[in-house]
Amino acid sequence: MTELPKAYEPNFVEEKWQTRWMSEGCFHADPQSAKPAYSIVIPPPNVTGVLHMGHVLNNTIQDILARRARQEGKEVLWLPGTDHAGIATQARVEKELAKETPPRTRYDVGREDFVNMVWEWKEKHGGIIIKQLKKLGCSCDWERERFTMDSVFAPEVARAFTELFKEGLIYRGRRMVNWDPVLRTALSDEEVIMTPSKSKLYTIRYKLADGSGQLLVSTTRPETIMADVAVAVNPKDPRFGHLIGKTVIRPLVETEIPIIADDHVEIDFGTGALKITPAHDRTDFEVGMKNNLEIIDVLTADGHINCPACPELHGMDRFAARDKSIELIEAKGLLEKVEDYENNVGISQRSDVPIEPRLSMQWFLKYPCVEEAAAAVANGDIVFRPAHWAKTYAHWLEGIQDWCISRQLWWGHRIPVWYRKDKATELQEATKLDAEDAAAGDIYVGVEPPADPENWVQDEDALDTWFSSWLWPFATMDAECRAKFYPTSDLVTGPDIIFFWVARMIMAGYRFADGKKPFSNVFFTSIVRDLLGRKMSKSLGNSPDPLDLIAKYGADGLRFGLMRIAPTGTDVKFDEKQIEEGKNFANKLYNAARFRMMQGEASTDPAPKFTPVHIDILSKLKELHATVAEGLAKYEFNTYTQALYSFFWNEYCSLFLEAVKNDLRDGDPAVKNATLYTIDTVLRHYLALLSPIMPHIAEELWQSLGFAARYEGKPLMSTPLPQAEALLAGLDETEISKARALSTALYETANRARNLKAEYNLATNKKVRFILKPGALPLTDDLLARLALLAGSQSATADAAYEAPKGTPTALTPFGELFLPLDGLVDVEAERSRISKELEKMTKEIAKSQAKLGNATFVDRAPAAVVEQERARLAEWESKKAQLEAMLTALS
RNA sequence: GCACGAGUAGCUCAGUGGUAGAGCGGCUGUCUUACACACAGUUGGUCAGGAGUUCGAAUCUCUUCUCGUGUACCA
Repeated sequence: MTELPKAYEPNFVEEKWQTRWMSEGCFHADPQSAKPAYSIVIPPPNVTGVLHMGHVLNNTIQDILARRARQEGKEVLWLPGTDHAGIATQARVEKELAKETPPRTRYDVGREDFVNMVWEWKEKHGGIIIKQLKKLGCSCDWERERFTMDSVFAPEVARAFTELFKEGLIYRGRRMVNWDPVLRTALSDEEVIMTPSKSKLYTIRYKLADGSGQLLVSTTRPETIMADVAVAVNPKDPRFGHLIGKTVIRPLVETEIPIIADDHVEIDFGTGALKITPAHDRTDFEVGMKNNLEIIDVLTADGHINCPACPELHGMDRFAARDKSIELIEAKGLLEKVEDYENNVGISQRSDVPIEPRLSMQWFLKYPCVEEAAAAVANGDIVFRPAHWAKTYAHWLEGIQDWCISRQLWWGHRIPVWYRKDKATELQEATKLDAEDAAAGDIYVGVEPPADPENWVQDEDALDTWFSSWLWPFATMDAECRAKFYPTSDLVTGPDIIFFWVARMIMAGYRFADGKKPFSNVFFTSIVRDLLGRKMSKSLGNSPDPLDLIAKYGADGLRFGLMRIAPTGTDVKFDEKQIEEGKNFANKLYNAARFRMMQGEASTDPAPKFTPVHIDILSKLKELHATVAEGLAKYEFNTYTQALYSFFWNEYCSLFLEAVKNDLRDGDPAVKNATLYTIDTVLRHYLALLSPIMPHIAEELWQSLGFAARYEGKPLMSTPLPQAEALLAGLDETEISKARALSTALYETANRARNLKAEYNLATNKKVRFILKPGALPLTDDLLARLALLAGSQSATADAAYEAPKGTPTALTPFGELFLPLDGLVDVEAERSRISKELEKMTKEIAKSQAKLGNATFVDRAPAAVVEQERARLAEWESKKAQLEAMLTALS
């Protein structure tokens, strides 16, 4: 037997198998296959992205599902790819431009050249994450890798736009949108994060034009006062009724503006008077429309003041202008007071700066198939796990607003709309454009550009990235593939994109893919946080690099460690210690296999001589099959992982292997054969069950233990799961439960024996002699020999007539009284006190149990089985108590 | 404000009506010929607080507190 290193080195092994699997086409999905289909589409990471812990969690789960499905005989498609991520990718290249000397912007480069530069960047640096997913061991069909802007996908996006436009669901209009002044683009509501912020509430005096007094008005945004067009009060407010219809003087760029009445104003809030600035506030805009007020815009697209009438502020940054405007007002003696104030400010998810409500021309979508999408989840046609996300989903759909789908970006799908050249300016300024205008022939909408391009001008805007992502489950598949693998089976993603992506995919599925839902199950993963409960982020520097973790602990170790702590339904706090445990577990597996390899050829004995411990572990293995199947069927990945861990480490290594080691050295060859057979069976089944979560080490050990030969030499990952039914097929239930009871008793007795040694400060490896005075359970030589081995003793013997010297350490075991003779070292007092202590505990338990059984209501109402269990427990304790009392008497 | 999660050992988490668990950590021993990335033993909990339902509650109900997430907003 060749000498193997003592510790498992994952890196070489993992790379070797990743290469082999791919070269043998193990991940490839065959749409022609007769097997039942199982499919997942990957949530496409940004093409600029690098692997983070969230990806690891998410993709490990998908890989477990995919690999298990293959073992269950399904034809599996796990479709990978990346997202063009409009803003992120464009920003990435703009950053490169800014670093040049002299620095350039995309405007310096021009649209066409800039877009080419982004493509170049994508080809060169994009898709790092794909390589990283491969290092994690993901079994995606890499031959089918897609990109949301590739030549197959792009026409699908334009087609979706065109259809929705023709249906009248897409329109262009001048509306209040969320404007990002740094990126200079509109954003959807979902891209704005409402954040509580500390700010100031300024109360300002607006003088009545007739000189009869003043009106106090509070605001957090004094820099927009120049855009005020009215002051509103509630019509029911008795304080101000007489003022309605009068005018006040606007404090900056002094002009008379009217005092109007509007229900929107809360009587109890602030001063009860509200300045109306339609250009810079959503609700003010509505009030303005209702009252037919002028709209004065005093901000530029990049958030600077645009108000030549107020030269002190003109051209200033919006935040600097805030302070300056207050200075100006104070100088005029119009500042009443300044208070600290906390309000919610909308922050751009992308650029992290406060957004501006801004009136601008944008494209909007009225969502299709909203009702079908809501119903599908409500009636269980699409199952959400954990189920409570269904409520969040339903709530969002109820209050759904039209989606602003245009972005003032260059990188992305350009809006497939062309304007007639001679009317282009006029058309682009129209307050509303929709299907009717297309019918009139003024605009052209289509997948292909118009036939006479020289007569047309294309819309400048690009589409929101999510407008392509929502087509992902079907636009990634060709017709053949779709016929076999659509609808997909499972979707695994984070709950943070439930609206951005999941909900929209469901609507798109019903609308565009023959009215079929895009997937049957959605599994929402936890969000990975650091130990302080904070989200992992680059700025906090609390996000470990998964590649470092793979280098340190192996991909298998990382996968296993993370899955072991990932709860279902809540966030997971990441602790590197857990990953180390994953590595330790891999090492344990490796060494257990190495131990087997040192034992020579497998057994060919047709009738191996099983002893109770053999039957016990095989029966537990059968149970493990069931636990694993159930855990995975319910998507309880931590149950699955935990079951694998405790079976192998505790049941197989710590108990079974330790109990059978001697069989392999000498003794009955038939028993040796039984042991080899059992070890091989356990390892063979176990590696198959483990393979989905720790594929590399499972495959490596499968090969080195020679199991592949049994299955036409195929890799483990392409081998069907061994059948649990074959285990212990020749034995009946009574024999099995008898063997299990004896084994449990054996292991418990061994524990007692080790306890005795430890209590007398005897080192684990100190050879001692145990004597058992047999009790109820039958003691065989086989069990005695195993007991001796487990307890680390020279011998364990049965002696019914044994007379222990007074003070000999003893313990009660399922097999009877166990003695540890310490020749010459007896201490009567120590023994008395030990036994008394145990007796005391027993008496307490008995009292508790008697009280319970003495309670008539308990006996009447509790289920019979529970009462019976309690009675049995009491009987056992009482018998133990009697024995302990006898032991105590013998000591005196 | 509303909705949804979570609060169990020093840490990370299991446990959904029937004697409070695991791993790690701590402490003691041990390099016992698969594994010191290990083995053996041991320590450690008013199950966030309170009330209720029940023969019986970590588990069900109500309530309070703390943390997280989503969502709506009044300047």
